[in-house]
Amino acid sequence: MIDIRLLRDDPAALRANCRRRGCTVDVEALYALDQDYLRLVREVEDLRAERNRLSKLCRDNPDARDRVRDLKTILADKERQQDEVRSAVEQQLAWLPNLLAEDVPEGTTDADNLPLRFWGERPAFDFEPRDHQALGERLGIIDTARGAKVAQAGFYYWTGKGAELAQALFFWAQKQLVARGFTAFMTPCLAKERTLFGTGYLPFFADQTYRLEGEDLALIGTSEQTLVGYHADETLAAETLPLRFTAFTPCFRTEAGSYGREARGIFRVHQFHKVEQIVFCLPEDSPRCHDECQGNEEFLLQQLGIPYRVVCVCVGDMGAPGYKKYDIEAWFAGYGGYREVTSNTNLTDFQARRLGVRFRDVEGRKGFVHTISATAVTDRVVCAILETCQQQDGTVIVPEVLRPYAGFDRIEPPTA
RNA sequence: GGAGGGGUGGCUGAGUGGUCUAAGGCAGCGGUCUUGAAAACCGCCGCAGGGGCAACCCUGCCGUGGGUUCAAAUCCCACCCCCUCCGCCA
Repeated sequence: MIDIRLLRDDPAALRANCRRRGCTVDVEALYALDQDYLRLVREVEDLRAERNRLSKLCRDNPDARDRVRDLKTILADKERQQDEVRSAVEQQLAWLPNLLAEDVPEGTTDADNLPLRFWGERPAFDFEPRDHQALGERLGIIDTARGAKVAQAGFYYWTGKGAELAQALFFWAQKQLVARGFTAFMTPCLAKERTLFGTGYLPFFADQTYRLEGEDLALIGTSEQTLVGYHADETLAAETLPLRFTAFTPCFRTEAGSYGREARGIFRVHQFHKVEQIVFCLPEDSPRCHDECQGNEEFLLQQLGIPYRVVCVCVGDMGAPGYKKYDIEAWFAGYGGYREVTSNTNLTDFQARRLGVRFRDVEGRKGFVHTISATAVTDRVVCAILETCQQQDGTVIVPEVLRPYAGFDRIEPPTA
């Protein structure tokens, strides 16, 4: 949520931001509506003040009682108007995107994202590398057919050493984050609408959400929702910031409208698994914390030996809540290109304002915290490991750092 | 799922229709005293919104939402949450 004072003080700047981000809210009309609202607030409050004043005389003054009774009718009407206008303003306000960092590149799709740096040597194979789907089938560790049988197309199983490798990766990654000051969480995997709204997933990504019929609950699309929501309606002591949280959860997305896109393999699915990084910090610290999370993401991939590039996500490819976003695209040898494996967003106070996450320091300074939401690793990283670490004979060598967690150093095709 | 009890400021806890402008206590902040600290004493001590250059003024908030009333923390209804016991259960 944008600070409504921005609308009141500088609607032109707000309109420019909306135009740049492709937001269709009519800022001029919203400004006028908000002015109506402010006028109604003053009228209602004046009427209430009058009512309260008269009310004190009522005990021994029957005339005052009659006058207050009349006032009530007028007041009720004004209050109704005020409610209507307020909810109309709020509804449109909820659709306004966050401001943008100055260095966010222009552009409309992921093709316009700005590459910032490359890391690692792409593996040089003297054979035709397989993609993760081919490897997964050959090694018997990814089962999409049974995922579709049991659940639906877009669900899958990790089996055998695939499941063990995935679990090793997630456990290892979380250990690395804990060593870097993060607190580990296991969170609910369902959340109520307010939490999804507060984290900016509603209304913007409503069609991505699995809702439970008859309940105010939906499957989480990411633990960002439950981790940021954790401190909703709380005031955090500035000296405890930044708070660094990590969780490992499944993530559920309907992927409505993306059928057929990236359909091969398990790159785009209805359920995946993610170790997340969340930071709550003071406003002035969010660029630094954003970079810190970026450093963590890159550290993990470097330890795994996966080549990647970092891109600064362009205006058109960034969600409305984001202020600035980096993606990491890992090299997928079998696919033959860079593909997104993590993303890291500075949301500034967009979520904190919606959820009421405030800070207060010892001097009495108050405000909304900033939040950073960053991936650590997901199943996609397991896929990148498969494609990067494959051998000519179809086996996959487990990255060294995962071996103590996996308990084996290679995955081989079944012999039988 | 059944029965009962309860939700009041950072915490504790009084308050059953009208100076509630929410008592008292604890914690916190400032001060007096002290070499320093403690104790004692004095004062301050919620959040949000609106108006004003400002001092300040107004409005709302006692789990949430409705209702009754000139007037609700207090009465009525619904819902949410917590606790205790019983049942079921990974």
